[in-house]
Amino acid sequence: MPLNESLANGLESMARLMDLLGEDSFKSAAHARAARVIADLPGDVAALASDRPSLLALPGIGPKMADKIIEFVTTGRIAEHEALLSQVPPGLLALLEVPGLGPKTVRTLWQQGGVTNLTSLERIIADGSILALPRMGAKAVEKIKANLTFAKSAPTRLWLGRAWTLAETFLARVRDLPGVAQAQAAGSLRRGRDTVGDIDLLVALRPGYESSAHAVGEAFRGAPDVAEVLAAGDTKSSVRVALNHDAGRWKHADGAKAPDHTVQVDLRVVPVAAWGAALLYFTGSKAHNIRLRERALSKGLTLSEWGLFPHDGDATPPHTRGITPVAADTEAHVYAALGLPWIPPEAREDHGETDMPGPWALVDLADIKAELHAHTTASDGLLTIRELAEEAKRRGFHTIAVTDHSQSSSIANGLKPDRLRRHLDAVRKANDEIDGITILAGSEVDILADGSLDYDDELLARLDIVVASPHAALSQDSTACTERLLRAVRHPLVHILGHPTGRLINRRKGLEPDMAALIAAAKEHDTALEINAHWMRLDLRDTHVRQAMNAGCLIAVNTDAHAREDFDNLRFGVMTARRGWVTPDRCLNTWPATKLHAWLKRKGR
DNA sequence: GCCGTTTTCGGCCCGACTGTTTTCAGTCG
Repeated sequence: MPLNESLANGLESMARLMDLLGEDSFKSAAHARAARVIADLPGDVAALASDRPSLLALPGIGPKMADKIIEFVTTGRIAEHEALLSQVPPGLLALLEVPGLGPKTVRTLWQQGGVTNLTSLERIIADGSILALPRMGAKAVEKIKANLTFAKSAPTRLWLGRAWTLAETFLARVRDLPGVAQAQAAGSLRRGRDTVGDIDLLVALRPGYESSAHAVGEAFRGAPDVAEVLAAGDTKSSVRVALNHDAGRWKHADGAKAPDHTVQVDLRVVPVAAWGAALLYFTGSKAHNIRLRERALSKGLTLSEWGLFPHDGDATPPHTRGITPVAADTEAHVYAALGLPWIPPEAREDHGETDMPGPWALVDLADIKAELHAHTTASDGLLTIRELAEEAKRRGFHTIAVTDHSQSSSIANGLKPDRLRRHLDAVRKANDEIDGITILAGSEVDILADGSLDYDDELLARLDIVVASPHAALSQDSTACTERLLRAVRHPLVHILGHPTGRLINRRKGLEPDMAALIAAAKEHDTALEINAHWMRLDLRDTHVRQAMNAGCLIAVNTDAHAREDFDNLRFGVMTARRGWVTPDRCLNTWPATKLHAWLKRKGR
């Protein structure tokens, strides 16, 4: 496990243990916040820990937290963490994963009911002794029982691409109903996180159509594949959906049947006058919302999902007292009233975005005019060269790169040198015959385990574009894979490092190279780093993209298209780019044809 | 435990919902 991750887990565990022990909740929250900061850190915490002031410059990291971080980096442990662990039964933390069980309840179960793990919880439910505990009635116990079984089943988060499709089917059912002014996904789906825990949908009703809320809720709950209705109010509905497992292209890759997904979908219905405040609130992140609310208070205002209101000290919520909001109808108005530019959803993670002056100009889906990584029937794609080019043209691209697999990828029908030579001729011929788009002759060349490339330099030099990617030996240790990828990044004929870690989300971890070293080399050798847009990959991941942007690297957002519909995945790659604050000038795929082609020619020549 | 362009001490986001209670504690997002 990478250092950042294990440290973040440790701090998070400390926070949970403090909750269970009933310690100061603000102290616990401070540890939880520090855990999040470390987990999202673009870069290695070990490098920061060697310089205490840079650690203290991080938000939420003060002198005491800095000492704990330094202790962990230098000794691999935090003494205080171990002291906390010794006071709590080891099985108790698992109880916090059960929906509906929070720290207070678990503490009561432990100290007054003798519960130390999931098994002993089940025992006191079975023998009825749980009912003697405070605030434990029949209904509460039924709820715990139901959630226990749910908590034990698959807790994996859903892929962004699958969540997107599911959200669209729900939105389509309600979008055109009478009175619906807006219908949109919020939450981590809108923020473009690589996986989502649940799906949040938001609908706004026009004035006079308040009674439509009922019909909206019914249409929502009547969607296909709804396995269970959890809540059925007029302003809030909640369902669980059973999804068949579908891993796209990797469907049968490991032969094993992966568990089906159960995902919760929540719908909220709000008046259109509060659309902006509600969308802002339900999009999150929670940390971003807290930041905005603190900012509101400092300006004598108070922010909720109902709007931004004057803060008059009255404990009754302002929207229930007929107070007119300062801003509520659009997100932009709320941000403006807080003295901020509109912040793109993908950047709302409390990673310093509220300190940016704006306006924000991140790369946008509409900016993408070139696809630099695509496969044809020559290797494992489904489209011919001509079909691929026509599809790219139809999507408004000025350039498409044909980059079929190289010889070592035999499972993907990789091309031996002689086949590649003939393929290059075919691509060049198609380029001459088809107007309105440039078809580049390239290859997705395997980076072999030792870092050498799968074709010799003489052949590589004949290509218009070289995307070098790791496909095999993906469980190499960190030192070996860093050397391996560095060799590829430094190679003068490589333009783009394709899906740098080879991870498959929810499926395999992939390589864990020294990202800082890789990024520095990419910058030095003018090699672009790919964000592979397939929702199974999203590789580079968001935090590494941000790190690469900070270092001044070039980014390529590629679909790795094998079929026509794969071009639709571009939005997920772009969202990942935006999460890394990528601007169009640093993204190859947005460049005008002349600039892009000149850059490709310049390399290695 | 962190933090400060009114504060280096005394704060620390907001509201809905649920189930337990007779006025509210706990959880969730």
